[in-house]
Amino acid sequence: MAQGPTITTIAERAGVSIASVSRVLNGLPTRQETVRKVMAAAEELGYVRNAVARSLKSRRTHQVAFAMADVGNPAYLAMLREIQPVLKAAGYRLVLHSTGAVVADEIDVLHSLGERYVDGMIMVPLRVTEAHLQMLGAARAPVVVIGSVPEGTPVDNVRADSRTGVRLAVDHLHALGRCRIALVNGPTDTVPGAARGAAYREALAELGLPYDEELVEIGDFYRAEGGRAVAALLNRVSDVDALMCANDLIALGALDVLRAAGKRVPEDVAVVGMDDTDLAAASWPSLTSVSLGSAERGRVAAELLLDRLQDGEHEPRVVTVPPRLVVRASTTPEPPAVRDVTGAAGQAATQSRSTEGGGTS
Amino acid sequence: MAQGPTITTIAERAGVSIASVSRVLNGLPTRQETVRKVMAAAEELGYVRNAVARSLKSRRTHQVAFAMADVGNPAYLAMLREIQPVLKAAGYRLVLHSTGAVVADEIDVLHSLGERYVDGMIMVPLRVTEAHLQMLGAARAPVVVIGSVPEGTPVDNVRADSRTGVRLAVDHLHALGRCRIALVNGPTDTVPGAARGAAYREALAELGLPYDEELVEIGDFYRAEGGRAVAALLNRVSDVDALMCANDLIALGALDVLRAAGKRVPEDVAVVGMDDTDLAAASWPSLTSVSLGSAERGRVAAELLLDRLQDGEHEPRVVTVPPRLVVRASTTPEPPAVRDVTGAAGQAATQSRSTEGGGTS
DNA sequence: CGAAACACCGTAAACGTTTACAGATCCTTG
DNA sequence: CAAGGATCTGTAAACGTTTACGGTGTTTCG
Repeated sequence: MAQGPTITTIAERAGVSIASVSRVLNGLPTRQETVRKVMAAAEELGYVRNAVARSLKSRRTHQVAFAMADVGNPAYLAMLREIQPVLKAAGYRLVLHSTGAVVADEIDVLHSLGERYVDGMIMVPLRVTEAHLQMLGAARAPVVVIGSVPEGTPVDNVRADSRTGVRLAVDHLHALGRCRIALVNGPTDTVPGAARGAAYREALAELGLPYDEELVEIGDFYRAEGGRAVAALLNRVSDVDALMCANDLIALGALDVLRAAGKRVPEDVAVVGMDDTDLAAASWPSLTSVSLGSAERGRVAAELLLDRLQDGEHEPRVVTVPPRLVVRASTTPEPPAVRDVTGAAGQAATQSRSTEGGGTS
Repeated sequence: MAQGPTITTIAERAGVSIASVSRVLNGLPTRQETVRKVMAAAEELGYVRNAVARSLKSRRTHQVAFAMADVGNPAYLAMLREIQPVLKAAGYRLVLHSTGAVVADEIDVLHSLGERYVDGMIMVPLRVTEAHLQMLGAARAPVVVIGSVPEGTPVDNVRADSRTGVRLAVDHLHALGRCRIALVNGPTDTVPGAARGAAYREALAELGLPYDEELVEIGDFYRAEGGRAVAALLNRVSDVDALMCANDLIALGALDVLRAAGKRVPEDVAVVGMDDTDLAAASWPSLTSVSLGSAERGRVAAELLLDRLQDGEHEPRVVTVPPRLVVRASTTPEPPAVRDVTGAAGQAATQSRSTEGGGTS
């Protein structure tokens, strides 16, 4: 790996100055003869621009960071899959930060913006602390936050609407004649947990159903925990006829336990998940799930950031992405898509459209 | 976003030269008094090192690229999830390239190595063409390839062993008494498709089973396609008692169709998938699947690259990661893990251990 | 007390670009 | 043919660091 050629090398070989080389490479007006010489030299030497030197001078790295807790989380993955092509099309590289569940790491990442190795950042905070807001205020580069941030925070903001999402699900269950609708939630000190708990209460109230503490069980956002929570719930109350689960993994755990307990889904108990991940379509019975529009939030965030990188100084924007209820077999015995195999398969394929290539050998 | 402070700003404020500032910031021996002044000034100004300038001078970007066709593919995702923490721990950032199914894009990415915005790269090529080999030979930075590359190619190489993987599965099915074992494959002009087709043939031969063309169906690596292929297969031959599917999505499609046809799984037909993705544990019945060790291949690749970045000039290494058969309900009626709900849930949670947080609100 | 040894620090060059400015070359025109 | 303008090109500075080198001031020792 010998020292690669630089514009100086080219300049010498072409017998011109480095300024001319630079001009040719950037397509600035130059005499044909010079262009030819420079191009020839560059070609022969296999010259490639040094991105680092470029960035230093131009103060643009053409890199954007995406920071979230864990790429393995289907919701974040869905965002990533939309963000990536949008950025790529605009000529930006994507730097990935998987911060883990540690809030301090998120702050670190925000701080590292000062190193100027990226032009901007899209972040999905686990929770929004005072420290976050402070760093966001002082950020050295534009940040777009996915997840709600208080009014007045000087960043673009893309929000989900889990309130409406939960209402859609509860309304759906109620319309199917269910009245003992339980909530299986994750920890209420997380942003999604809190939002979903509150939304559940509101949705019941709007329908005139009583809020029964017995019907709320709190576990964690995992399958095993979800299962345990549901088991506890079933032990306590016997007449549950629907489960609103705070995410798809919890719902899968619920299916496990219901099956073991001999309850039929959806005849005895209807189940709704949340996030509409690939798992929802894969499970059996397939899972009715509330999509909070992760993919779309990702796309919107990327677009907001690009806008900001281009023009810079407009007011912070807030976009809320509406939720969508995807009805499958776990709430209605014969969802249209499941009767026709082709249709069902077609739908599933669309959902995981680019889950392609069978791995590698 | 005012112009941030530089070492020059600090130097002025602390009343020393930029050389001293640099020395202090890099922990080189300096008088206590100077250290104090510089640190104080840096603190007050909220100074953060400029990574670009650093990289230019030091010729190290502390960035590594990971390039594959699509992050949405569970196999690649599994790699990514292992690569990320390894690199992070070593102080490297991760630049993600999702090239899509276009081979030319992979070549582009290799070419862009010359821009020197990363110190090295991990790549999972869709297929390995002449152009790939040529670029790999001339690469301006170390590359680790996941997927087989011919002997003599000057890069570190991490391989799966789908041959052994298929054999594990076929042996398992045969041991369960199945003799009409069909193969549902993806396109045979892809690397994995070809390897799996050949491996299937070999495995049958080793067991003394006849190779029956009727039992091989070729579709694509998607769920819908898998379903269609299996439907065609069932139409043609009636006595199939086991399906070896070339990936998990195909296997899910198979489950759809078998259910619709009124066949019981595994009593009438046993089904095996490949890649052991999250979907395998989520489906019902849960899917026996051959893990080709994507996660481990990712980890190994990252480690090989780090080694190479540190010492540089040793011989290219080749590591082959062994496959593993994960037995679940789709081949044996009562797999141990499924009878005990807690156990089943626990296992699933382990598989998707950090599929956490319920999304965001 | 002078010189040698040492510790610390500042000057300046370098990394590979882009670009303002001024100088050189060419063409046009009176 | 001289002058003027229009083009093109080269010199040099800048981006924000790191680091080799030499200079200063202090200490130590003969």
